[in-house]
Amino acid sequence: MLTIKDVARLADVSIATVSAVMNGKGGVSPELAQRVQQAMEALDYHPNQVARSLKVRQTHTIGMVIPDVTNPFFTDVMRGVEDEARRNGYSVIFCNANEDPELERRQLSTLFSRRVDGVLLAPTDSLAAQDRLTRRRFPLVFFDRIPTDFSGTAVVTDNLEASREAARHLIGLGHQRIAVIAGRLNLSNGLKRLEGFRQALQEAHLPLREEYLRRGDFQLEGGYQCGLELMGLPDPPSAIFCCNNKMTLGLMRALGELRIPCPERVSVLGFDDFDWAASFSPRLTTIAQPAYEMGKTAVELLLSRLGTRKGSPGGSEDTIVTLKAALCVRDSTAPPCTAPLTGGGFSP
Amino acid sequence: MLTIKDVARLADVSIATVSAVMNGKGGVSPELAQRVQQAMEALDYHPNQVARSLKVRQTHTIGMVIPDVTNPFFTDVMRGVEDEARRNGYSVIFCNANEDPELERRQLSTLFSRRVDGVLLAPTDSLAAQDRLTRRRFPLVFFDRIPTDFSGTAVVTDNLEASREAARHLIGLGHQRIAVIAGRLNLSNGLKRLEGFRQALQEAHLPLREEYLRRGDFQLEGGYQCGLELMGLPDPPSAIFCCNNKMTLGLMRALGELRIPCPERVSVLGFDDFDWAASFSPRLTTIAQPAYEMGKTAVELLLSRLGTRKGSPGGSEDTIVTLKAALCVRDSTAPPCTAPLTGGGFSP
DNA sequence: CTGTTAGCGCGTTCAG
DNA sequence: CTGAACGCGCTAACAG
Repeated sequence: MLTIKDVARLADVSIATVSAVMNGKGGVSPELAQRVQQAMEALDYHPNQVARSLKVRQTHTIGMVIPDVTNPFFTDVMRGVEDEARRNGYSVIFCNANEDPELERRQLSTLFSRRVDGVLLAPTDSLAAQDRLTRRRFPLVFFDRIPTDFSGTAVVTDNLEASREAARHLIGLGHQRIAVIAGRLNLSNGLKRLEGFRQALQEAHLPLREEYLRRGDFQLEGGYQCGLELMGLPDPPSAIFCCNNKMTLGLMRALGELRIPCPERVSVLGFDDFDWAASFSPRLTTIAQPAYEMGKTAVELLLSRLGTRKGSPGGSEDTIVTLKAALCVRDSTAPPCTAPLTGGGFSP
Repeated sequence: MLTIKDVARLADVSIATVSAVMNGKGGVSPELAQRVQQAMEALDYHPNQVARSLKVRQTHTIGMVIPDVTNPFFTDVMRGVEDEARRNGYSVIFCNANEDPELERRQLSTLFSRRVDGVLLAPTDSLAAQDRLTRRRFPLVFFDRIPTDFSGTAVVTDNLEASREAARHLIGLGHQRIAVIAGRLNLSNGLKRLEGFRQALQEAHLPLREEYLRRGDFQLEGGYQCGLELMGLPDPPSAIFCCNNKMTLGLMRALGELRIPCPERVSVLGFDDFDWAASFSPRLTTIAQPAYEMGKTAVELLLSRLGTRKGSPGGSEDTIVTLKAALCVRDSTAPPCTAPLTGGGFSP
C-alpha cells in the first residue's frame, strides 16, 4: 500500500511538504507543489483517510440510522443525504434499525465506535433522545420524527398542517363519514397526523366516531387489517385518511379483495407520495412530503452544528426546521356517492 | 474522549491486558479479565475503531455503490447486505452512483481512500471492471449486473431463464403479438432479459417484429414513452414484457392515460416484483428477483474472499453465483381478447 | 519556505 | 501472565 512517504521520495521532498500540498496549505513553492502533484498522479496515490482521521480527530463520515430502508420515503431522504454529504466531502454509513429500538441502540453504538462526526436519526421510540449513548456522544440531528418533549436539532414536515389539509380536502368533497388509519402514536409524526386530522374535523363540526379511528403500525399489514375492519362496519366510512404509504398499500389491497371500488364507494387519501401512486388505478390522492429536501436539510443542519461546535457549546442548538408538505389531488378521492350501491332500496 | 488507557488505569492493569480481553485473546487471569470488563462497563468505553483500523489494516467496512437508491429492487438488496454485514461485524458505506459512470468512479475512489475492506458494485457501464481503480485495489463483488466478458466474483439472477419463463407464460396464454420494452443493453441484465425473451419466442416459432422491440433506459420515462409508441402502432401488441420495475411503472402510466384496459386489451408482465404490485389495479404479474438474498450472498462472497485473501492469490476467484427468479402470476396477464374492442365491426 | 519530530489510539512485539 | 516500548500513516508544531 502506498503511503505519503512514497510520494515524498518520488518527488524528492519531505513528507511534510506532501502533506502541505495535499491539504492546500500555503507556503509551498510552486515548483515543489508541481513535483508533488505529479508524483501523486504517477503513483495514483490515495491518501489514507483512516490515518488522517486518527490524527485530525474527525472522520468526515456521518452515520444515518433509518427505521426501514424499504420504505420509499426514507430512500428519498437517503438520496438527499448522500448528495448533500458528498458535496461537502462527507461519506455516510447507513444503518437499518428495522423499527427495533434495541437494534437502533446497537447501530448507534457501532457508529460511535467508528467515530462518525455526527448522526442522522429517525428514532424508533422516544427513548433514544435521552440515551446517554446519543446525547453528548456526538452531534445528533433528528429527522422525520421527534420524541415527545423533544429538545435538540431536527427537521420534520409539518404533519399537523398537512393532515388538516388532507382532512379538509375530504370534507370539502362532501364527506361526513371519514375514518382515519393512524400510525404509531408514540412519535411525533403519527401523533401530529392524527391531531391535524382531528382538528380539521372539529373545525367542520364533524364528529370523529370511535369506530372510525383505527390504529396501525405504519406497516402494510396494519393498513390491510384496518381496511378490512373499517369496511366491515355496519355503517362503513365514505372516506379514509391513511397516515403513511405502507398502510395505504395495505388498505388498497383490502379494498381490492373486498371488491370495493375506490373512489366510487370509498375515497382514499394517503400520507406520503411515491412514483407508484400515479401509475396504477386508482391514481392515488396523497400528501407529498419533501423527502429529498428533508435529507438535504438534515445534513446542512448537522454540518453547521459541526462547524460551530468549537464555539461555545449550546450555541445554535434546539433548532427544529419544519418543511411544508403538498396535497396531490388525483383520482382516489371523489364526492361521496349519494345513491346506495349495496341494495336496490332507498336510504336517506 | 476515553481511551484504552483510561480503562487500564481504572482496572489497574496494563493496556496490553485490556487489549487482550477485548480481543478475546487467552492468557489473562479470570479475575483480571473481570476487572477489565467492569471498568469498560463503568466507563461506557467504546474502543476507537479508527485507531484499531490503522493498526490492523482493515476497517471492517464494506463499500456498496448502487446505481439508483430509489429503485426498490436495490433497497431490498441493501437490506440483505446490511443485515449480513452486521452479523459479521461489518458496517457498510453506501454510495449512490445515479447511473453515472463518472460519479461511480469518484465514489469508488473515496471508498478506496477510506480503505474499505471490499466493495459491492452494480456497475453503471462496462468499464468499471477493467478500471485500475477497481481491480487489485480491493476485493470486488459485482451484483445484479456484470459487464460483458466478465471475469471475477459476482451474484446475479438468472435473467435469461427468468425472461424465457415470462415469455412462455405470455405465449401459453395464447398471445402472438408480444412486444418487449428492453433496458440498456450494455450490461448483462438488460441483455440477458432480452435474449431470454427472444429465445422463448423462437422456440414457439413466433417472430419478434421489429416494431415490437423497444428500448428503454430502465427509467420510468422510457417505459412511458415506449408504451405510448407501442400502443399507437397500427397493429398494437396484445402483450408486453417490460424489463424492469421502473419502466413497468411508466408503461402502466401510459396505458392509464390512453385508457387502454389491462389485461383486457393488453397484458403486461413486468420484471421485478414489489409490494405495490399486489395493491393496485391491475395487480401486476411479475418476475420476482430474490433481491434480499442477492445482497446476503454478495456479502458472503466478499467475506469469503476476504478470509482467504491471505492465502495464495487467485484462489477462489471467478465465481459467478446465479440466483433463480420466480414468476408471480396475478391479474395483469390474461388470454388475448378475440373480439375486437375498438369498433363495432368484425375482424378476423 | 522546507525538513524534523512528536504524537493521535490502538495492537503487538519483547523482556520481565 | 503482565508491562513497557514501538509503529500503523498522517498532521501540526517547531526548527532550520
